[in-house]
Amino acid sequence: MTTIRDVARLAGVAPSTASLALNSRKRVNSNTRQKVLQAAQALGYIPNSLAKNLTAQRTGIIGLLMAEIINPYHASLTHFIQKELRKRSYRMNLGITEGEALIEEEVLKDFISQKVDGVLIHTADIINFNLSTFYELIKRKIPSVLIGGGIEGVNLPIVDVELEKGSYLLTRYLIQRGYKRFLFLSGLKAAMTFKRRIDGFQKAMLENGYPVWETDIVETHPDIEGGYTSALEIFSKNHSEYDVILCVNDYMAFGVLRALRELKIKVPENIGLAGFDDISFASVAGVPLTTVHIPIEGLAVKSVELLYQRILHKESPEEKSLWKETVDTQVVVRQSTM
Amino acid sequence: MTTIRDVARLAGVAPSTASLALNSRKRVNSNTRQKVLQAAQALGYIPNSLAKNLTAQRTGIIGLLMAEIINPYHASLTHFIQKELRKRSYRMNLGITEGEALIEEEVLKDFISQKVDGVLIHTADIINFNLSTFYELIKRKIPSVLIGGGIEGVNLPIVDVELEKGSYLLTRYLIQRGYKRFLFLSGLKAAMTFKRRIDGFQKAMLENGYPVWETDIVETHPDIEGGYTSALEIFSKNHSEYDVILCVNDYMAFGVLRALRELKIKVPENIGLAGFDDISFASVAGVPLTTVHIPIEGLAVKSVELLYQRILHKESPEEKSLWKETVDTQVVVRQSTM
DNA sequence: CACCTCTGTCGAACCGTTTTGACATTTTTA
DNA sequence: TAAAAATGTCAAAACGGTTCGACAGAGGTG
Repeated sequence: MTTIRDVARLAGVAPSTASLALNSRKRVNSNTRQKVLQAAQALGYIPNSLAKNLTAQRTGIIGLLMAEIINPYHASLTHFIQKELRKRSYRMNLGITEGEALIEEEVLKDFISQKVDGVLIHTADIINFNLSTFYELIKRKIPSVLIGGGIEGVNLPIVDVELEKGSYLLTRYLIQRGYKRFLFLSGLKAAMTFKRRIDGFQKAMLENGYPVWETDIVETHPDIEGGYTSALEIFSKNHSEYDVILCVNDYMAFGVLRALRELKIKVPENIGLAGFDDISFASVAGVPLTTVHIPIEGLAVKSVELLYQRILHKESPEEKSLWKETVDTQVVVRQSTM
Repeated sequence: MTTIRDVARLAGVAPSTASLALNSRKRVNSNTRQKVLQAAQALGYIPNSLAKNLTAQRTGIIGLLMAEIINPYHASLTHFIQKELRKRSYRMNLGITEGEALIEEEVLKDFISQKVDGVLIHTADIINFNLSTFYELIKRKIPSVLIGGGIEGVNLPIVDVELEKGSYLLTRYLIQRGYKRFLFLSGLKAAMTFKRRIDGFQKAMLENGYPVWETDIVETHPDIEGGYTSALEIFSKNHSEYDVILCVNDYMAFGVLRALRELKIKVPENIGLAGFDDISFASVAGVPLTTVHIPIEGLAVKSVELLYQRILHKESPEEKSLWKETVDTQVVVRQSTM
């Protein structure tokens, strides 16, 4: 539409001068600057970022790769990341991958092709994932940070969440609390984020001499629907002997809660229930949910900060010791296991 | 990094030929094409979208302006919109505005500057909003669609949600149900989306000879925290006489639910509670929530479809009758008002 | 007054792609 | 076999900005 040449023409100067006047405080007569600004105003000039970024070799955009967005944990994380990015005047380009490897690759390629200044990755991280696109990020020295979990074989800065530990501590608490028969409702076991939770769970169980049967760890969709249908199936049929359920995330726990209510199984009287993430709904649930708290805002802040540092020192690879941060998880005991 | 010139050089052809080989099925010797593709593969060539889009005059990106993302209603809507866009091979650029007018303007300007192919707007729409940026969209003929509510004075295609009607029907039901003293917990009254809910509420009240006092419509933050603190304040102090609470959205209702539980006020025995939106948590709440269902996926589908049509017929302004779609709301009665 | 140094402006080149029209070569047609 | 048509390749221009070096004129210095 209206380009900087139009502005220049109206102001009676050369395009290069107009550019100077609009962008830099460099030597340009204040009179001239006024004319240019007025012309720009009059024409409603909005510069073309594509052209601008093409020459500038920087876009001011950060790509955020999120496995999903419906789960409030992810929504919340996205929210805080956006907030932090805004503070540093970065814009966000969000790619939601639905945990699908193909989309994931596509999104990353897209980030590269769009010349984002940095990438934040909160992936579903299926094991045996095709890693080539990640290598592409490294090869091109695009500042990138993994959030909430590393990826085997990918050497990128990371802000990790202590998932195993959280799961371990939660399980230990539940054991101490006196529960005997555990059901662990998981998402895809091949997804690292769930596997780590399982690991913590198993470690605590074994340490305390509890058996872990293969059938006690059930794989289903890690959402309300998945929790609901699985719980319904398990607890209507076998008149199950479980006395506590661990859900791999809170979101799913809500579905379980519903199923149990429909089956007239009372929480916590008849059965205990615990989740993971401590989403905002956990504390306001009908039966407030025992869960593992993840400091989401802190995670967002650290991730953006780390990415920012990587962008600043793009060329000078600082010591790797600065490449890993960890945020702590914490068991929050509420009514659902009391 | 590696440009199409590098690819061309390696393949032993001109850049223009390389471009042809990579993008078009036009007349180019299959031998040559092979060479080019191999060269591209070998170099790990990823084209620069900035340059590409600059010449193509199209980006394949849709800007989505969302008032917020934490509320599951918004997260869910974002999810489905993303899904629909992907079907049509569009990418999404998400701007979250926190309901702040300044950010809203900034985000829209950014969309324009980045040359998005279209814009979807789910704004907070504060009354007396600065509309100039919206006019900018219209002036530049950027295909745009408003979602979930119009903006006074802005003439853009819209997929509307029948908020008044939903609120009206819900209120009528509650009146029939026998409730007498209504408390309406609202977000910012100046926000159109809430005002319309209030309107429906008041209409039903007046029609049935119920009084509506100014003090019965309380303005607070439309989130869990807001619902919690407001309810706590209102119901601990005055030993209130309200026998039903309407919340302007479900998200907030969860906070109210918590406050009531802490105050040992039982739902629905001592007081009724209703929300709006029918977020996925509503049906699985401790006390399943009576609410007004919004068909989110349908809303997303229609919005993207409408936008798509606008993009296709960018130049031929079809009859305005096609410019407005409406999705219906529906009262869902659950335990919280039984 | 001759010289130097700023100051302010401009034209040209560049960023990495696509597109267009010209051109050389090969194939088809009459 | 000459003319026409089709095929394949390329150089150059364009997209809309920014940056760089050149340069003219003003002001300052010895």
